[in-house]
Amino acid sequence: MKEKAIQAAWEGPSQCQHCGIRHLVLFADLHHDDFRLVHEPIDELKLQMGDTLFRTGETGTSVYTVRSGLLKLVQYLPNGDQRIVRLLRQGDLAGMETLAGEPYQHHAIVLQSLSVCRIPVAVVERLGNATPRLHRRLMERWQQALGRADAWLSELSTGPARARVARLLIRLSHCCESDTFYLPGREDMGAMLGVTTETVSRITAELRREGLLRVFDNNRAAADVAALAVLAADT
Amino acid sequence: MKEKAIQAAWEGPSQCQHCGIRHLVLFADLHHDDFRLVHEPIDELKLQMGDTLFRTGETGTSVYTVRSGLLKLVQYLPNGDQRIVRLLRQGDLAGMETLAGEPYQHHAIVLQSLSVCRIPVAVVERLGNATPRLHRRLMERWQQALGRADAWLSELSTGPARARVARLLIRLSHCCESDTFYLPGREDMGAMLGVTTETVSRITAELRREGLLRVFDNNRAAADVAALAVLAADT
DNA sequence: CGACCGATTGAAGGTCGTCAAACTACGTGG
DNA sequence: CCACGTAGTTTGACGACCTTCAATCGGTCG
Repeated sequence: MKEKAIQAAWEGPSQCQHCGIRHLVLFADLHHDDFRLVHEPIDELKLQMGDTLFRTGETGTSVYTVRSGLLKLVQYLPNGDQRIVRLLRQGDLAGMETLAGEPYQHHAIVLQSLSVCRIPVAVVERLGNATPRLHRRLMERWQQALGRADAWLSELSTGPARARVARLLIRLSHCCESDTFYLPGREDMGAMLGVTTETVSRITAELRREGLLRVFDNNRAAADVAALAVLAADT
Repeated sequence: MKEKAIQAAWEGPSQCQHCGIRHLVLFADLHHDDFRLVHEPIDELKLQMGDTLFRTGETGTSVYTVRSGLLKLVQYLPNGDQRIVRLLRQGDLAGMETLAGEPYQHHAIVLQSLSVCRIPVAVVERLGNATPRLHRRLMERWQQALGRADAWLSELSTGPARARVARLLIRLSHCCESDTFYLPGREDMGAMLGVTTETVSRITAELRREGLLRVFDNNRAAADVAALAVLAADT
């Protein structure tokens, strides 16, 4: 359980069958027999804030299921600065592009200490050949990612900065079952919204003064979602 | 061959086997035997500018392969105005979400007179069960769509308006093999870039005066791509 | 304690959105 | 054939918003 440790799923297939979040993940509806086809080890990795899971252009052989924590997918522009195109949390799949035979299309960087299962592409392919159920799950995942990408564009990259920040905060607050949620650094928020750090800082500070947002020490915050929804509706 | 006519693929499977653009489409590497599994008719539809292929929220039973023409995928925001999240052209697949069992997530509206093949979901599923090759193609399609969505975000929704317009024009000019390319209406360009019609109009007019863009009558234009690339690099 | 990193705030200037008007192209009807 | 209405584009003026550059503040870590 130490930080940074890489722990193999020693018990092989059984590990996945008894996974605590299996209902959320790719293998949700596989049968007992299916797991016999998992020959390669499925390792569990733990990474901490700032670590990189994979980089743009790397050719991987694995896809990753997020067990806990938060991951940002970053794309770099020709001019050098970056844009965060998606956030991945529990149950999400990172690095799906390897399943399509492509190199990773983003940098995947840890925002909150992360626990992932590394699933070799070979396992997915073997299971996929055996059961159509996995393909169905995969399509759902892909569609989900696509839907989120589109929503990210239309919600977080459209309209005045205040509305964007409001929409981001609402989104973040819904991510977590707790009454507080993870509040990214201003620079990351800027990279998500397509605005500068200063603008984000000004707006969050403003919201705080207006009582719509309360910020705590460990990067966590609470928000008045109802009031933010009004701002979010602005153009 | 009349406009608006809906033509069935009377010859069934053979139609697809001898498709002129088969190397581009979903069925690219199916074998002769595979086509015996296509029981439902695959119709060819022709729509003209402004027509709607499907609408947000409709539950479809088909996916569409674009044979020719241009299609925009539009998402509406709570406040009412719209954002174009993708353009589909020859070889692209529209309405993939139905394969994942979801209703359509966008309005699909014709920009240039369109010819599509309507493929029932049942056909894809039956073929998919029979051959893993189709699943591979499908994953590639999905990944392609996802990659484009991300690029759309980071290229067309980031930086000053001049740079966005420049990037859009470069993109459009690469779409077509001809020396001229399709230039959308200013409102559509605005919806792609997340800026107002007026801003787009000002910038295109400006580029025209600077000689970087020449506009012809039938919504077509030619551009100085090299010069635009300089502008595109701006933040 | 001092260095450093991130957040915050200020001032100035540029970009872009808004409102409004003029212009063009096109199709309709007189 | 021309007048006219409509829809889309262009242009202008003005103001709000956002970026840029710079300084300050607060906290952490060496």
